[in-house]
Amino acid sequence: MSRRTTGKLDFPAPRDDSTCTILHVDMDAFYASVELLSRPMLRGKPVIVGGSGSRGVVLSATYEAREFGVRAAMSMGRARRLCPDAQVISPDHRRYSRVSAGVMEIFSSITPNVEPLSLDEAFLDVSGALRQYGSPTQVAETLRARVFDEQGITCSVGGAPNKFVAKVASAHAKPDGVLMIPAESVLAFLHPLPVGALWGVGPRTEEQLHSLGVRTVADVAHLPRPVLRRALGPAAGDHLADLAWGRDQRQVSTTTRERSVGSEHTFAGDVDDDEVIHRHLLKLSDHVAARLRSAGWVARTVSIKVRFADFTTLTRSRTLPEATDVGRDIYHQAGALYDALGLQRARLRLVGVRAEKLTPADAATHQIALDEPVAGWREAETAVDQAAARFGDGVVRPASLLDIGRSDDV
DNA sequence: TCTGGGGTCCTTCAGCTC
DNA sequence: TCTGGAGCTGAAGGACCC
Repeated sequence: MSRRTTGKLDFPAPRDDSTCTILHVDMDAFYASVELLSRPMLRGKPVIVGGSGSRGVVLSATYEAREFGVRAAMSMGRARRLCPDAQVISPDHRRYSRVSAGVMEIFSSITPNVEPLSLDEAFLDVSGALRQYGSPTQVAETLRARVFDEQGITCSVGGAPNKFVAKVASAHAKPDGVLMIPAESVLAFLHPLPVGALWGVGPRTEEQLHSLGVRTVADVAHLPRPVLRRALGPAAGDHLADLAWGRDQRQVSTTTRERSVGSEHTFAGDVDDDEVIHRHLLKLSDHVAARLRSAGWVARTVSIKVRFADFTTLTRSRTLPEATDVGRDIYHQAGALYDALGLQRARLRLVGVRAEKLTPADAATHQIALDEPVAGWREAETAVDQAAARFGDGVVRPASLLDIGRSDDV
């Protein structure tokens, strides 16, 4: 495997990288790379990791598959058409979590200032690690070598004075490379890039900016700020203007707090049966509640999401008088919110349940009702958690969900 | 082209209180 | 007592990210 020590040839390695103390590390084709660890015979071949169902999407693809135009988030049907010879593998999230934990441990051994963004990427503030490891480039090479030696996968590293530029740099270092953008080179690096390179510019905003004649980051930088604020709103306008000048004040944060926990399900075929939908709401509510209990949170707001066959989406939410981590409570609200929609056998492709306004369970107050049983749903569900931890998920479930494994539509 | 599942953040609007 | 405006909060929806 080739190990490049500099970034793209069109942006040469800097002589002085001392200002590049923020690193963004991104695993190369992470899920696919992990799958190849146990399937070495597939190395060098197009491999797609993604859902096998009729409505699945691509989670990750090897660079050989990407040469055919396969991209993450593309529908599996389209990916198969573009690359009919690709090997398709169903995702194994537990395995990815294990490898990810090993990678994050390597990062933490180099600096305590690690901010994981997802399973396969993280920001590192290495300003305190330079004395031991040398320059930021040397830190980057040390961690890349260790990830490869200890986990068997490659990663790319971007280094810069701030998070945004480091992230853009790592994308340009891919695959298996390093790109450092010191402070004096930030504008020369950013300004020729298309507006879509800016954090927060997706397809909609890109279209909006194009309509203003704005195509590159330099165009954004030179657009009067009031124009940008009017077009995109004050928050997004200011945000983009700052990024376009390479300004990003966000620190690498080792403590990120979750704001919501949710679960959703896309049916294999559209569903118009209220009973089936209610059973899914119950299953999703139980799943969300189990995750709340496992993380030690309780939630005050329950929201549901309903997506129709034509892809239009509704959300409804309700705030409870008291926070909960009990599946029955969440389902009670989710079911009521769904019923209140008054859908007359509308065809749905997705339902989801989300718990919001989280607070630590041990800090939550609980008003005991006069008629409250000594041992209620919470105790029953905690017992289910313990059984699941010992014998596996789904070993105990509501009678109404007993046939859940046999059919997608419950 | 035909769109998963997990999230966050922002904007808009309505209702409420002062 | 009525009314308009400011400020706050909750709900809903949209856009975005990985």
